[in-house]
Amino acid sequence: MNIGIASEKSGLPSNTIRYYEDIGLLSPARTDNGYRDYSMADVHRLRFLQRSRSLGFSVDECRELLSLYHDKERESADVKAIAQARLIEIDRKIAELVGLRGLLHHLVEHCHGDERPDCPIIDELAGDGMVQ
Amino acid sequence: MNIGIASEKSGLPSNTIRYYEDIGLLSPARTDNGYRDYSMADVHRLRFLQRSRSLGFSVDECRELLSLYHDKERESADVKAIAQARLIEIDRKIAELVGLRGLLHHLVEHCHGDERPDCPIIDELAGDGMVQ
DNA sequence: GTTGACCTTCCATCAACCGGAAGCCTTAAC
DNA sequence: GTTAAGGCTTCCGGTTGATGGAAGGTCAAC
Repeated sequence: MNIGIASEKSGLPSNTIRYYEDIGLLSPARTDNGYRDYSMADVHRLRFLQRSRSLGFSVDECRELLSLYHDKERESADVKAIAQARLIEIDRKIAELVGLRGLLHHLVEHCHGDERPDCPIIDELAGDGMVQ
Repeated sequence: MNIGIASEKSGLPSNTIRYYEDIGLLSPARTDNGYRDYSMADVHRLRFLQRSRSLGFSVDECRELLSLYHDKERESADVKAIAQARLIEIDRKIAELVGLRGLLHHLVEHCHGDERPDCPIIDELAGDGMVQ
């Protein structure tokens, strides 16, 4: 099938699919006219990629997960390790954002937000604020 | 003062300071030998940028905040609007990550993580998992 | 005079694509 | 028969916010 159909079936834009081929994540057949020709296995692979990416795995992690997926000798511990690393990363990011949110919320709360120039947010950014 | 000192005083790497100049966020004087020559006002500006960036404002938002900072006629409402937009964005991002975390945590919990190939994480990515 | 630290500009690279240009292929309508 | 539309191809530049390196100029110390 052509790339447009593979795009529909996988939920990935054509450009992204070509990009994934570029970086070696799949290599579909070609028809006589030079068009990429996707099999159901290719589409399955693309959906695997789409799901992995949407869970926030990096492209390199996806590459690794794909190879584990096709490795019948794999140990589930290897897969779990990748997922756990991702989980730790997510927790770190959440903690960072929650901290930021606290600071910013505090500033926003204390800014009257009217036509006067006086503003604690700007004061904070300028270094003579109340936070710390 | 030279860029190295400005870097120390602002907490920004020299390369980043040059980059900020490139994109028009500041324009320090030059000495006869062509070296950048930073005033205390420049350093203040750099610290403003460092603080804004560390609160997660984009470079363009920083540009806007800087111009509001120097605008004595500014309305605090304008500053507040930028900060609130950033806050909404942070909340959106946190919600997204918390959702992801839930999914991933669920999968990790159900993976025994030993030497056997059987793995619900891979099953999920392959499309025959338990989530949904 | 030479070593070493610092400075300059310019360029390449990173992630993970996105969008556009120029051109070929196929099909259907007129 | 041709022409228009839509889909496909490759290639290239842009995005964000820097970061690191090469090649070379400057300056102070020894």
